[in-house]
Amino acid sequence: MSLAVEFYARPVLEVARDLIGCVVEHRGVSGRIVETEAYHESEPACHAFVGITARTRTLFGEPGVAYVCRSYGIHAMLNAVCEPAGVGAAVLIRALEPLDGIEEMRLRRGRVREQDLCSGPGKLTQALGVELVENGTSLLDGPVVIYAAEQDLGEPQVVEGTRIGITKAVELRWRFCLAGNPNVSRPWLPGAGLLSR
DNA sequence: GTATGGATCTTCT
DNA sequence: GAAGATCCATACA
Repeated sequence: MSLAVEFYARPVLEVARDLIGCVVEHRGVSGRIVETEAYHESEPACHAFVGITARTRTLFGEPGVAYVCRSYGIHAMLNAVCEPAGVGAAVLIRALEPLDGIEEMRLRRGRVREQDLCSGPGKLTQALGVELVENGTSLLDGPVVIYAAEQDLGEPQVVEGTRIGITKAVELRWRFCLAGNPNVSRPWLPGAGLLSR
């Protein structure tokens, strides 16, 4: 079952936390989400902070839509648009644990350890084959789909920490990852607290 | 194992 | 014209 619109039309921090353990799939290649970050128009690290532009239009649109943007000229990054339409907010998918299509991921990513196939926002889009053309497509029935966690993991331990690779609002602890999972882009920072959901 | 710089492109000023 | 939510190869210790 793909996640419903109502799942995304909630406060972005809740969605970011609840997406941990869910599954992203693109053309038969899939992985379990083990790391996310929340972005909201109210803080300057978010692209939506500047308001609605040609680039950020997707962020202010319907929830449950993919926002794909390019970073440092090379890498694509996959976000899930959240909160009701008109609010600029999204969850950045930062890392996956490979599930299906691992051979295809290897072809795209080259010779790396399995746990490094999707251990970063640019890496996972490359492994899944997600590109800028997927920007604005639905995560419910589009080329990129997010499914609810197949099994109830029984309150997986989610670790909270500060976001990575940004220069503004660095103090916000809006990053979430699965405790102890080797596929995360980086282990959580010292002082990060544990969350239970 | 850690540190550094280059690649490369969309968007906004 | 510059900045940016990154990754990787290469150079050292």
